[in-house]
Amino acid sequence: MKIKEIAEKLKISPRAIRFYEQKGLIAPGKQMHNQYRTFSEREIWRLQTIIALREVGMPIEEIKTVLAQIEQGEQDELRYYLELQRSVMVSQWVEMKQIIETIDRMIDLLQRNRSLVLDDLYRLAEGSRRLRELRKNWRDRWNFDRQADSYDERVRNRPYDYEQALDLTVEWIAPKPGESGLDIGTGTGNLAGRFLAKGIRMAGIDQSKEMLKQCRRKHPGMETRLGNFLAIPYLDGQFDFAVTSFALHHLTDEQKLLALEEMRRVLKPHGRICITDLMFENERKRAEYLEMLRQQGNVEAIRAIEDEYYADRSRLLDWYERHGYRTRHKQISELLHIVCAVPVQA
Amino acid sequence: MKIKEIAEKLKISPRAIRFYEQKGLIAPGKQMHNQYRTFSEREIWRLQTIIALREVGMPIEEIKTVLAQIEQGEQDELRYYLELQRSVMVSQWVEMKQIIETIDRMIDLLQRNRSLVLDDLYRLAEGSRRLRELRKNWRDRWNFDRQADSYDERVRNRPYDYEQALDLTVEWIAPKPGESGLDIGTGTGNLAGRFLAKGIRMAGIDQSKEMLKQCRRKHPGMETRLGNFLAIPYLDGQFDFAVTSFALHHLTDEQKLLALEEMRRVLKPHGRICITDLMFENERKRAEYLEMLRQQGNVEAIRAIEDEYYADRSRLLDWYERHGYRTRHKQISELLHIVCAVPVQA
DNA sequence: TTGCTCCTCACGTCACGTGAGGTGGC
DNA sequence: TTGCTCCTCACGTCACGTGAGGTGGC
Repeated sequence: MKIKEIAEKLKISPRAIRFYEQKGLIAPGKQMHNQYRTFSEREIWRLQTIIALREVGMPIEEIKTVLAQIEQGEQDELRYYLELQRSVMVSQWVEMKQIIETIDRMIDLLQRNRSLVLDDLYRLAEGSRRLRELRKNWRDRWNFDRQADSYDERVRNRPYDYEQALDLTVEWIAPKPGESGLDIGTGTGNLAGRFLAKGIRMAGIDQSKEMLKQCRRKHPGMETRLGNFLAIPYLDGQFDFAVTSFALHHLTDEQKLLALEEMRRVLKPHGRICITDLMFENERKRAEYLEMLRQQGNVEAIRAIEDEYYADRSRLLDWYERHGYRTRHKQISELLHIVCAVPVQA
Repeated sequence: MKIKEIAEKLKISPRAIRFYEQKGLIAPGKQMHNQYRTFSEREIWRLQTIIALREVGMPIEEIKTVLAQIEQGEQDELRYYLELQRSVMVSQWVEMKQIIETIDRMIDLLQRNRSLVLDDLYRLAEGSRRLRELRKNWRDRWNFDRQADSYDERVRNRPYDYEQALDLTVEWIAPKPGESGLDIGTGTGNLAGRFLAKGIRMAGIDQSKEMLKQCRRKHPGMETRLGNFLAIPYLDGQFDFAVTSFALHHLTDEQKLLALEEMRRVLKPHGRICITDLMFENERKRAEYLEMLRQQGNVEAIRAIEDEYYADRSRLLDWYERHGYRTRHKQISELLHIVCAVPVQA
C-alpha cells in the first residue's frame, strides 16, 4: 500500500504519516529506485494504534514508548499510560472549568457596573491564576512509588490508633447496601478494604502506580485509578460517599480546600465526606504543641510536622459550614482526628 | 518603572512584556541613550488588562482589538469578546470531557479482555473523532446576524401556526413558580418572552450577537449568552427545563442528538425538554411529502426542505426512550411538531 | 574591575499544515 | 507531452522560554 491509500483509509494526512516516521514511530519500507514508501500489515496496525492514542491526546514520545512495550509483550503498560493520560486530561478539564467560571464572573462584573472596572477584572484573573498554581504545585514530593513495599508496615508502627480510626470512619459513614464509595489516596487499600468487606462497591485513587498494584492484589474486586487529589479522575456525581485517610496532610491547607471541592464534584447531590487524618484543632493548638515539643527538645517530631501539612481542623469545619454541610468530629489521639460531613438537605 | 519591577509586580516574565510590545499591544517609552523601557500608568493598566484576558485564554490578536476598542470608548465590545471566549472555552471543555470518556472506555476494554484489542481501541478512537467533527462542522451557515432585523417579520409570515405552537410549548412545559428555564436558539426571545410573562426566570442562548442585542432590548429581564447549541455556555445542572423553537432544524439529525445531550447536561436531574420545530414523523413521511411536492412541481419548497435538516421525529423519540424519558408529542400543522419529554423518576 | 540590569537577536517548543521545487511511471 | 503520485527540504503556527553576546550605570 502506498501512502495516499492508507492516508485516505485512516483519514489522516500523508504529512502526518511522514512525521510519525521521522519521529521513529513507524519504519515503512522504501522502493529502491523512487523512494516511495510501502506499508505492510504491521505498519498499518502501528498507525492505527498511533491514531487511537493521538485521538486521546497522548504525546508522540509516549506513544513511541508504548509501541515498543507492546512489541515486547508488556501489554499492561498500555493501560498504565492510558491512566496517566486520563489524569492529565482530567487536570486540564478541571482547569478549563475554572477558567470558564472566571469568565462568567468577569462578564457578570461588566454587566453590573456601568463604568469600566478593569482593575476588578485583573483581580479576578489573579485569583484564577493563584488557583492554577495551587493545582500545579501539587507534586509527588514524597515518592510514593518507592514507599509502596513497606507502606503497611510503616503505618502500623505509627504511634496513633490506625486501626481504630479506620473502623470508626466506616462506622460514621454507615454505608448502605447498593451504595458506592471513593477512597482518595487509597494507598494499599486499607480503608477501602473495610468497606469492601461489608459488600460495598469501592473505587480508590492514588498517585502511585505501585501502591495501586499492591492494592489490586489485596483487593481484586476494587476499582482503582491513577489520579490526582486535585483533579480526581472521575466525571461528576458518581459516588454516594468519599473517604480519605492519612493522605490530605500531603496537601497545603489551601490545596485541601480544593481537594474538598473536587470530592464534592464527584459525589452525588447528597454525598457525604469523611476525613481521617493528622490535624490540629486550630492554629493555637498547633503552636502550643510545637512549643511543647521544643521544650522537650524533640527535634525529630518537630521536623516531621513541619515537613508536611497537618490540617487546621477549624478551617475544614469552616469550609463545610459555608458549603451547607452538617459536621461531626472526634479526636482519636493526640494528632489524629476524624471529620465527617453530610450535606444539609435542601 | 523599569521592566523588571513591573514584571515582578504583575508576576509575568520580562520576555512576555517584550513580546506584547513586539505584537503591538503596548508601546512603552524608551530611554534615549540605553534603550531601557519605561512604563507609565497607562502602560501598566494595559498590561493588567492583557494579563486578565490572557488568563482566560484570549489570543493576543483579539486582546489587541479589545484594547483599541476600550480606548475608543466602545467598552461594550469587551463583554462581547469575553462571551466569545467563553463559548470557545466551553467547546473545548465539552470536547475534553468526551475525550476523557473515550479513555475510560479504552481502559475498560483493556481490563475486560485478556488479549490485546488494538483494533477495538482504534474503533473507539474513530467514534470519538466522528463526534469531534460533528461538533466542528456546525457553523453559522445562515448568517443570523444579518437576519436579525427582519427575523420577527419573516417568521410571522410563515405558513405554520407560529403563535399557537409557542403557546402550546409553554402549556406543556407548565413552569412552576421559582423554576428557571433555558431557551436554546432564542433568537429575539419570542418563546422565552412567554415564560417571562408568567414570572419565570429565563436564560437564552443564541449564536448571533445581533439577535441577542434585539432580544435584550425586548426582554431586559432575561439573561442572554452567546453560544453554541453543541456546547451550551453553562455549567452542568442549572435549569429546570429547556425549550427550543425553530432552531434545531439547522442541525443535522446526528448533531441534534448531540444537542439533546448538551441540554440534558445543563438541566437539573429531573429537568424536562420541549422541542418545537419543523419535522417529519419519520423517513417515510418525509419521502412522501417530497414526492408530493415534486408532483406539484413546487421546486421552491423542495429546495427549502433540502437546504435544512427537518427532524425525523421517530429518531428524537427513540433517543428519549433510550435515555429514560417519557414523551408526549403533537403535530401542529403539516410540518410543525411539538415533542415534550420528562425523565421517568428513578 | 565586578555585579547588576537591561538590550537585541535567534533558536526551540509541539504536531503537524502548507507550499516550493523536483522525480518516476503511465 | 501531460497529469498524477510521490519525494525532500523548509518555513509557519502560538505564546512565549531560554540562552548567547553585548552595553550602560554604580
